[in-house]
Amino acid sequence: MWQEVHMSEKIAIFVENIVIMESKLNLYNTLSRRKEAFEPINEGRVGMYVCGPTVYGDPHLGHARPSITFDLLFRYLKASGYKVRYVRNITDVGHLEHDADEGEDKIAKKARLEQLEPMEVAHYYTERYHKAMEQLNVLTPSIEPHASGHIIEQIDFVKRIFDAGYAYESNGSVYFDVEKYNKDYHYGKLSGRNLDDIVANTRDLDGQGDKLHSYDFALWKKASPEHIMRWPSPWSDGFPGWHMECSAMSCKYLGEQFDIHGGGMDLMFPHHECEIAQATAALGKDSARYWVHNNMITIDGQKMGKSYGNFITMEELFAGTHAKLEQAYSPMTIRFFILQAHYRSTLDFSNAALQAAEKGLDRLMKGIETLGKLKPAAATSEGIVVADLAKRCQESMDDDLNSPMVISALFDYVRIINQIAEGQQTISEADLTELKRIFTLYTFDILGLKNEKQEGAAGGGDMLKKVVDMILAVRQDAKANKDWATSDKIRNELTAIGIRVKDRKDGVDWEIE
RNA sequence: GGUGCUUUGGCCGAGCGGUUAGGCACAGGUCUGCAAAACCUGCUACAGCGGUUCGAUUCCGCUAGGCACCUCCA
Repeated sequence: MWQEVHMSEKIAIFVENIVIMESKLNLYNTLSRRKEAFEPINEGRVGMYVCGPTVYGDPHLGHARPSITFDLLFRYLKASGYKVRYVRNITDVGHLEHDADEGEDKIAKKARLEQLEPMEVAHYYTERYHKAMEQLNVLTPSIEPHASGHIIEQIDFVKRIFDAGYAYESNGSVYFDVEKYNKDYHYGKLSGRNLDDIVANTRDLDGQGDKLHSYDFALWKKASPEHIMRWPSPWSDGFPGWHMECSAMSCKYLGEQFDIHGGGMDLMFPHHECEIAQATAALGKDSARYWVHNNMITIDGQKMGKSYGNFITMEELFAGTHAKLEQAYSPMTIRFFILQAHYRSTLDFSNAALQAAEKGLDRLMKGIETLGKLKPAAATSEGIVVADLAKRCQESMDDDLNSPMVISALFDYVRIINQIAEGQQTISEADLTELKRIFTLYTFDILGLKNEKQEGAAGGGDMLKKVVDMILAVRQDAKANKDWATSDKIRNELTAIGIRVKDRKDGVDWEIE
């Protein structure tokens, strides 16, 4: 019953016991644009900050990529024996519609339209996001701070930048002085830009208003009279600039310097660039050592986005209700689909690709079910090198989280498992135990997959199992009497209600479709 | 226009200076009362043109196509 360990027990197991290896993790660092050996600042501990969602709309397919990518990293670090503090924020304040003064806080705007309190809207969508994450089997971060709960810290952070001389006040708002900063440091080091390029290519927008330069960004914004979400500050009643929360909250919970900062590639500029500038201006040093960015999910080759009108929400995905969807796709199908591609590659959504992922995942889960039923039949294994699987999986994960390669290795061993089940190979007891351990570790603990069908069947209760077994016993009798008509009738009717019957040499097996 | 990425077999999608990714689909076979499942076998690709090299899909250059960011965005 090794597959049926409850999640809480599993976490305890792999945190305490399954320290799988000495990790030789290499991570691609956007700062250096190369893979670097990962070494934490404090031995045995990792601090990781990932930009979370803005909770003004339903979670969509795009949210799945970073949450699963960094869930994979979180899980792998833990499995490697690190104590990880994973901070993922909830942005419930501060993002502007435009970079212009007239920009309206998105959450406030939506609230007005729906006649709700801003916090009511934020809370509603936060719950929706959490539900989607749970369905995708994404672990809860260690801390999930809300921007609205850290206004004091953000004001304090602005003060530090101000005191360091890299900010200026203008008409109640505070802006970051990019030009001054760039004289002492390099604004653009993460995204590979120089200020000259930025100057040459920044359009002057209308309503630039109080800023000295178009490329300066807001640290604190004075609220217009109709603005609902507002807090007092030394400069004005207003709200923090939209890069500020990540700087302030990562600093608060992970310290002035921490190990990993993650997020989507689209946040690289300007968001992460500005974060680096803010932290460096305030603290005089880089905040995060490894900047990790996941690539985008595209639809028909184009990025998903509100402005493109092609985004698919999680709910639509799981229910199959979007016009682009030929069918519903389960959360694990989505997760598997995402893990089958490397996190730094773009991944193009299509029904054909999702359907292939669904079948592939099914094959993997069936293989694991078969593994659970295998019996050791020999003192030695014939040509099965279980250690080779562990090595391949670990080396793949160490190589910048190459989950596709891990899955590929697992599939190779699914074939071997099936061959053993067919009596074409034998496996020793020790190897079988080890094989189960590795499959559990990588499939469930690290890749974070679940056997949805098995869990669904378990939900049906023992009653279902007993009834089906009873009916199939009747069918076995019919078969023994060569009463094929009765036998086929039972099978067909079970198939019609979604139960697939599989005759085997030594009996009968069944599963819920 | 600036910056960066990318182009792999019917489809998705890894990878690498010379040895099989994997999945899906497809074809043939084994097994089976039939079917399903499973297994076996087949399908060998790296946009084009040059260059470096004993040898390039893998490195370099050019050409063509695609994408992302530069504006809220995962």
